[in-house]
Amino acid sequence: MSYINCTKKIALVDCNSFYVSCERLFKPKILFKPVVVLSNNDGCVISRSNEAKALGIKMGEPYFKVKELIKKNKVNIFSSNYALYGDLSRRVMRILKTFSPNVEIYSIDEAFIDLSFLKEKEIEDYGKKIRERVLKWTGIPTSVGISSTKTLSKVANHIAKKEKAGVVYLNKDVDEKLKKFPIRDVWGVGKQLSKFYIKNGIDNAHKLKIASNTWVKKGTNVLGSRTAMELRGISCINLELHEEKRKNCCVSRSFGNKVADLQKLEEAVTTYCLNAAEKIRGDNQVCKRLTVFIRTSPFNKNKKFYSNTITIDLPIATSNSIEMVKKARSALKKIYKPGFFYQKAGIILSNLKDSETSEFNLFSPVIEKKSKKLMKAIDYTNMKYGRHAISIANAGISKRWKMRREHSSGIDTASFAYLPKVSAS
DNA sequence: TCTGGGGTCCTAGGACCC
DNA sequence: TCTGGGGTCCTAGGACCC
Repeated sequence: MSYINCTKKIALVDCNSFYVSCERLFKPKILFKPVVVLSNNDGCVISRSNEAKALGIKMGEPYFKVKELIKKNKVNIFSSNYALYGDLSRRVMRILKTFSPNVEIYSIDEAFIDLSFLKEKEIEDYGKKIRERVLKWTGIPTSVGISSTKTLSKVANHIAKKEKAGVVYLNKDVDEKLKKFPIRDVWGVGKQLSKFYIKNGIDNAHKLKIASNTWVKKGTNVLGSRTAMELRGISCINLELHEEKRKNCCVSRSFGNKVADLQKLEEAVTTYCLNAAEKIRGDNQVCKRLTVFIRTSPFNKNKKFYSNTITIDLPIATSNSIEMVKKARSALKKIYKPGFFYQKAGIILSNLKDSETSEFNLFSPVIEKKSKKLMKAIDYTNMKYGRHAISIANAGISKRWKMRREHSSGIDTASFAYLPKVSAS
């Protein structure tokens, strides 16, 4: 088989410091200032502007550890606002789809685009056009990496970001570039794999490229060898062009303050369960299995750690909030232990199926029909009048356990007043 | 005092079957 | 005393991603 005549061209478009860029849209004053966005509960730093990176603030670092540094350097802080980021993400993706019929939305801030239809000499300019259009129409800056496989386009994108080059087309001097590319930064090589590779003398991407395939496969797994193949320019990871429905649905949160009593945990688990049920109904799915988990903080060495999880198989696949909440609460009671200060709880719905194809409820078809109507009404009302306009009493009213968000910009792109102005010229 | 959340895939090992 | 062998399916846990 020849790979020469069917060389693919794949672009990876990645938004620069995406969450920070989203917040900046509404506060142009902070455009060249250091900015960070914090995770839920204002726990960790999850997005940094270049200026913040230059200060030495690391990705994923706990906020309290860099609080002083942030204060001293007047870094702008935001609590994360996923409604806003999701909305802007959809706008960016819509624009990317104007450049190729084959786009894989890989995450909230990046997409792979098949550009194989382009001629060699057109590629760099096309990449530039993509950046320009996204920036002009949304205000979000991006980096574009282009190469013959997904893994190589990831490398190209990485280089584009690092060199602030905008667009990098990786098609020549590939080996030289790979020699300078740390193994840890290769897509698919995480903490454990890079440890293993470095132990065996493979500390950059090029060394993995020239390693024996049987050795790689033996020492890792099929994914490891796929990565090595892709570095050689042999495409093994296809673009996923059709959005698959999710197979699991998890809703979990850390608490703003530690929670000790069962009732508050019940409120939290009920709320998460309602959210999760709404999510799968939105995808026309039902679940057959439900997992509840609770845990204390793994970081507090002075207090005893407790973590437990319980999984329940439902007799009939369902998306009925009320049924699910009942199960979740009785499950929680089985794993709850008094005397601990819980830091996090969550719910996982699994064995998800399309509601149409799922088995018919033989025992109570009438009730099932009725409950579907009820759920629809609830979802509609909540959509129209705001989340949890209708809830159930068990979810609690005061919600003192809920998370901290002290630095929220409060921007909601669903409200018209906040829409960014863009020039159409 | 304070450490995110939501996914996917792979593998080893157990249960079960003939 | 000697205690098969091969297959499938499922699950928990680990590794990875953003």
